Amino acid sequence: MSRLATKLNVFVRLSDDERTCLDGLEAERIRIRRGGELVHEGQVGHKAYILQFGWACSFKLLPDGGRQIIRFPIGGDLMGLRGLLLRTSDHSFSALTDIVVSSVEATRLAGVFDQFPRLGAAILWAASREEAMVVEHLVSVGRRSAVERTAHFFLELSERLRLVGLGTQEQFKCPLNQYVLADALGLSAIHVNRVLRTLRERRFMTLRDRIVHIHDPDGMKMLAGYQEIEGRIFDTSGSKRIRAEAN
Amino acid sequence: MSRLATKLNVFVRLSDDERTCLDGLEAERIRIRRGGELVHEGQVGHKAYILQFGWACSFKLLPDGGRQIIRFPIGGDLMGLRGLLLRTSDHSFSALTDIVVSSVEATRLAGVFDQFPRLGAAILWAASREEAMVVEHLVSVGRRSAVERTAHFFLELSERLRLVGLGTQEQFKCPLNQYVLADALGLSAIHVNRVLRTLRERRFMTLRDRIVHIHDPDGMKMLAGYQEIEGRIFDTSGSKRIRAEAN
DNA sequence: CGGGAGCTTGATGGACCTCAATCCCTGTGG
DNA sequence: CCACAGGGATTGAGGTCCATCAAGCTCCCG
Repeated sequence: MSRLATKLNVFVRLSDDERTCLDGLEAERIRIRRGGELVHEGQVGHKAYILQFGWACSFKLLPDGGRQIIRFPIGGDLMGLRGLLLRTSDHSFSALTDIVVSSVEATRLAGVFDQFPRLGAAILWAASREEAMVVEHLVSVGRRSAVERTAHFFLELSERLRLVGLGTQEQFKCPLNQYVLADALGLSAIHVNRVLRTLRERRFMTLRDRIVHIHDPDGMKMLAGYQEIEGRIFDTSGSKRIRAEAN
Repeated sequence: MSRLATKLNVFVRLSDDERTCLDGLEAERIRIRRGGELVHEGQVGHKAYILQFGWACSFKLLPDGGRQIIRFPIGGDLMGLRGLLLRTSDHSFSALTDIVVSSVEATRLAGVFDQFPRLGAAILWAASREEAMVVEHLVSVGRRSAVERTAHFFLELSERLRLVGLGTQEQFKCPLNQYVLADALGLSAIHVNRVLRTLRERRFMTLRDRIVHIHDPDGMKMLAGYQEIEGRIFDTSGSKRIRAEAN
């Protein structure tokens, strides 16, 4: 089963037809070298991509040369769905390692929607999940301190990687350097360095030689106010109200 | 034609059947008082809402009592689509003014997807548009200074309101107080005050008595690095590369 | 051996936060 | 009519978090 099918299968049990349809989408494979760009802002390519192997990032550039990284797609993630629907991509994609992607053309995707409506819903679901992560990212950058934010980031990353079998909660490969992290976390690279140091000194986690070790997951979750992705998605245990003050 | 239909009609020319189907979705109307909550985080209601009149906000609360506002839905906007797909809502909705909403149940929406696949695509499109705004919001909070960020926020707001006929580029009603703005912009309310003062002193814009006057739209766009929504959505004029340095 | 990418540390300054106080306006109750 | 309270805006003083500048380090690779 293709990567995307595996992912969507969690949402709706796919029929054989639906599955082959998805497999067809991922047939063509392209290799891109580390540092290469798939899409850049403003490009009018009617294509989306499914990341098969490697790490990428999506980001926006600012007039002053600054950059904000939005997301780090990993295996099985969709890239550039929005660029497809909105005619013109509103952000760029770049390969952080050598990667393999399959490209999906707009027309074909539209065909899928017509033929298999349920796949449309499933893709919407996947997109929603990814939007939820962007929202969490926004919360981090807006309201968490640098240390909390960084801790939160690595916890989420660890869980995402674990879910696709690329690591455990305690340890995983992570090819992100401090400059890339800085652009993701809304910090300077220098401050990322200091933050990583305090996380190390406080025995929460270590990032060394492209490998993350999380020594104290529970402590870090406490520190970061982290809520599991699975909990965010499937929890039906009811509401734990905190307090909501409406102005 | 219903508000949602009007909105989606921009994306695909809707058939009469599709239109009546959408109108049906919006039949039931509920009034909610200023300060009321529609959904709160963790709630398991299988409902989404379409905002008909008034202002709302979606936000997430943090353990320390902080709050990050994600978005300010206005007339015609969908609210809580994600909560519907993901079983449990990952953020809260609250009414900033008295509002009128129509509620949409999960089952009915699923029915729409089956019956009118193209509507599924259209709703996906609308959701994408809104995600693009969240992304822009993330960029603001991560990489723009307080003044740029605030300017950007009001420019985007002005354009959104103009597109649904609730104001002009130069002037519009805006019931957001400085505390609410602070939680949206990731600043303290006090600093929002100072930022508004400098925007006033530099003759860019004024917020007084719930009314925003933008005195110098072009200057403000320059300041904020603002790119039009319509440009973000429909521009097919080609790419204006800036420069992309991949790490 | 030189160069480059990436990591590390120190010093300094600025952007923004926090605390505290004052003021204005509006609504409410006497 | 006034007194009062409460939401909101405004301003000042002081401190903190993080950015910026500058330098040196390690490692890898040519």
